[in-house]
Amino acid sequence: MTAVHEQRVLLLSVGAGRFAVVEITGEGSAGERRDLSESELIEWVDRRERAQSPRWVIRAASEIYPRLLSAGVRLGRTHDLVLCHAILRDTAIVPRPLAPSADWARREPVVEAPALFDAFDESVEEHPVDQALAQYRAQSDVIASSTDGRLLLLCAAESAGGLIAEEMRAAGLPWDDVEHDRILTEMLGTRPIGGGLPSRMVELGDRVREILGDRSLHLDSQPKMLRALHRVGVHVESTSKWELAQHEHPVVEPLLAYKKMSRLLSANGWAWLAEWVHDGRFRPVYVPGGVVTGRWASSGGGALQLPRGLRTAVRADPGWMLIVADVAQLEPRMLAAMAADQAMARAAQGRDLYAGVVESGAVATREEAKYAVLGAMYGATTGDSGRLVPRLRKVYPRAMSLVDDAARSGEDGGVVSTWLGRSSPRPSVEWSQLQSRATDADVDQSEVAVARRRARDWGRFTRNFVVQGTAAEWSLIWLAEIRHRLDALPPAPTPAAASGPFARRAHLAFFLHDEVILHVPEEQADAAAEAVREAAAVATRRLFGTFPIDVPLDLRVSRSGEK
DNA sequence: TACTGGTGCGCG
DNA sequence: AAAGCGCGCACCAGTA
Repeated sequence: MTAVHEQRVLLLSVGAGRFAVVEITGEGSAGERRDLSESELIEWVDRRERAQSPRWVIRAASEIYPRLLSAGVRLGRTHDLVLCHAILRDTAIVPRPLAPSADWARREPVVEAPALFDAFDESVEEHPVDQALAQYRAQSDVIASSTDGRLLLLCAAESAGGLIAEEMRAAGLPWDDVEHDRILTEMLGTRPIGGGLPSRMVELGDRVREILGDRSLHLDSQPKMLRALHRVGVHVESTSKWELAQHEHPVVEPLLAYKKMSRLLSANGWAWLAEWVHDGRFRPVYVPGGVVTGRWASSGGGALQLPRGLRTAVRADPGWMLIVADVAQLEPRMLAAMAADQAMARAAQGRDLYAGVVESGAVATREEAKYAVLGAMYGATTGDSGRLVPRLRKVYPRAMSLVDDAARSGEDGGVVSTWLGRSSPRPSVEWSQLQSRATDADVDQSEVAVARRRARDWGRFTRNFVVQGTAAEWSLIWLAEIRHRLDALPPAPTPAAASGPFARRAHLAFFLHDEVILHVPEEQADAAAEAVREAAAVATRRLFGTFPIDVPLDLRVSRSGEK
């Protein structure tokens, strides 16, 4: 699997606007080295990328790639030392994982950059190159020690994700701010001129205050709202919509409507639009590997929480189209394949896994199937969901054993791993102490109960970790394969308005766990859609070989981003 | 005034 | 008031 002939080049910022590019020899030591200014670097990297497409060994895509992209230069393949450090340090699938190093841990975004450090740049100039090569060698050794190639695939996919995150930010998600404004006005009423709430919210708020008999009630204060509700006989323990909806009282409907509006205004209102959408593009900050399971996180812009109702504001540029694709029930499909559970894989054939579960006779309705499957993966023990899980244990014993074993490992303080070898964090010292105290002879029964509860909490986490993490791996490979295929398409006849380095290229524009949005020239819509389908098939094959698991896509080609 | 924890809700 | 995982963000209230 290892491409021994693959050319590798270290690309490193060495401070003070200087960069080093160093050929990496077969043994992983330094070959020829060039020291370049930023403009020289951009030209050199571009030429080398086009000529040989080496694997670039970089510290972190987030640190170096944005400036290359803004100059129109792309990197094909990388080994991202920071992203891979996290994987290889924590992996439990090899006997000797990577030694942890603070130098290669993810840097917290520095709010204020201390000017102090610039002064040291010159004196340490030689060290970054040597240290980076040493770190790369150490990582390569760990990767090679996973003889089935899992860590090689995982690190390649993770590194590709690092590139894609920056590329999607550079390209942005095409966003129609006029349509967004229209939706806001329709839902919330007229936008206030000099601050304050939009008209419909003012009206609704007044109605709520009137019904509650408190003209000065502050609706955003949970304690005050709770007291006001109690005064009129609505005896809720919280102000959550779920609980409020249980009550029949004239205040419920306008209050729930107000809360919904309030949420839209504060999360994705006009302020959000002004801050996050520029030149017709929404550019969120993606954080690849930001979740322990390997899922991406985001920071700023709430990229992973875009309400469905706002999707109509996603709009392709003239002459371009959007491809919106997602996987239905990715996680249980991953579970069936990981466990090689033929019965569950049969249920997963076709578009609707839950319908397949009903057909298997495990449960009676699709709704029950959904609750049962989610409960199995999340560790439900009570309620409707918990009641249904044992039925799945009968019909899909292999799949259920996999998640049950993962839960037991976690409860015992152990570590679990995804299909490709990303491992769960060790429980905290406090957790371990709590567990060991619970076995003492003279321990208080309440303390035992707390320890048991915390053990089960951690078990639910490790239970879900293997499934959520493997799904994240599938998605990562899917993304990387989509990118690879889109790069083979010819330049666009009509440029996209504000997509920067991607103005003439079909590109990924959005990613959300198991969903992608592509922005593509309309002439290439069919080819791009096919690329998305092929990439999904390849991702499934890469992970599970010939095991017959369906991973069907819901895919539509349109001008807007609705599903 | 700046922080932290709690609440609530959007997404998968 | 969700049950049952993983997130980010806004807002409030209490505290330093």
